[in-house]
Amino acid sequence: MGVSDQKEATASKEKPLKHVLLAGIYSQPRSGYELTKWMQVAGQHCWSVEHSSVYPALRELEKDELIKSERLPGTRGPERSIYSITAAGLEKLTAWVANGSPRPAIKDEQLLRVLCFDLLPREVALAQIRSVRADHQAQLEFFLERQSVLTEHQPGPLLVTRRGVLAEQAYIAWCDEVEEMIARRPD
Amino acid sequence: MGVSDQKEATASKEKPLKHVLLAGIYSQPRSGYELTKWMQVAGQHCWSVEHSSVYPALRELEKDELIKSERLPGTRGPERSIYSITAAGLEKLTAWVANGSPRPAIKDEQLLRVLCFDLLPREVALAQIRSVRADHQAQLEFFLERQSVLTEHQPGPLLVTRRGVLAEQAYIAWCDEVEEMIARRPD
DNA sequence: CTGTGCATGTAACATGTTACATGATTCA
DNA sequence: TGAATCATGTAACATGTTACATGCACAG
Repeated sequence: MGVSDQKEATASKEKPLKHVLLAGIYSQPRSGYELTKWMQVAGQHCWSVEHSSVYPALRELEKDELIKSERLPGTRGPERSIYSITAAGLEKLTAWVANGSPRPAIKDEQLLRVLCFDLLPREVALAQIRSVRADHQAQLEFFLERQSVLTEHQPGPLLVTRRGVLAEQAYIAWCDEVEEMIARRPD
Repeated sequence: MGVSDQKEATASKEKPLKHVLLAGIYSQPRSGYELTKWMQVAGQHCWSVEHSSVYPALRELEKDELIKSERLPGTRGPERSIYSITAAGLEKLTAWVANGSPRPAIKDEQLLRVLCFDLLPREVALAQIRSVRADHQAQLEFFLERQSVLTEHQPGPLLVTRRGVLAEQAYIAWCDEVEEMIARRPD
């Protein structure tokens, strides 16, 4: 009993990245390269790391037999390892999914800049917030395009995309409020 | 030429935390303890670190003469150092505020869980998303309360709080979409 | 007189980035 | 033939967390 108990006790505090990778592999077998792209594009608003963190994590997951790999020649490019989830991995992923998450961590420097906007001439502040707005507008359009090709048959990807849409719309609405308030302020 | 050029070249890539602290001190002179609280409460959706990162950063800022400290007896509690921003610090902060920010980094495990919700029995998934919604509802109420005591005379804090309100409302709206879609799905 | 909040600090550890390194394939 | 993309990997570094450590002051 002792051994397996210990394993289950430590299971919950495992690195989030490993679970993210498990989720990515579960949703579709992928290579390390593809997983990196997936995180940076589709999962942009979920979790994203550089490839240098991905490959070691994959090797650990494989060592623990939560995933298995298959060498395949690249369609265009060199050979790569395609990972797929094992029964043990699926079990672990399910247990993780069943747990609640802490509130998402946010690191948004732009908010701090807005907090200090009275340091800037009005025109500079206005230009900045408009540029930020444009950036989020572009991101919104990306999510809207993804949304349009998804159906309720893929509820997971659809809901993740919906989150992107709603989040970007909220950010844009906030930018508009910021712009309005700056415009009203005496210079 | 060489020396000051180098200093200005490296200036832009300084640690974000230092700028966050400068912003916090600029908005109001504070102690390390108060800055930590400020980040975790008011700045919850901006930038937040533990106190163990704050004190060393403050000492570096003081060493660079961007802030200065004053020892004061605590109103109730031990003596503390109250930091205020210097002219050099204000200059640096202004330069930072004038720059644009990269898009905010988000680490939201919950999205990945929803991506894999088909692994869970419907009731478990429903319970989870409702609990997440309640958490964000509570956070929304916190921001709404802050908003109600702020006026346009403090545009900075007001806009930061507005961001909190809009962000939480968007998250709650998303939770509702998730709940709806799960409820519709065959079990 | 004990717990809670105020207040500061250090050290070991975890996690992730940047930069360095390599090499294949495809397209212009 | 040179740039772009695919594909994987390592090592040094940056940043932040957890845990450990200390001590005052006030309330119950």
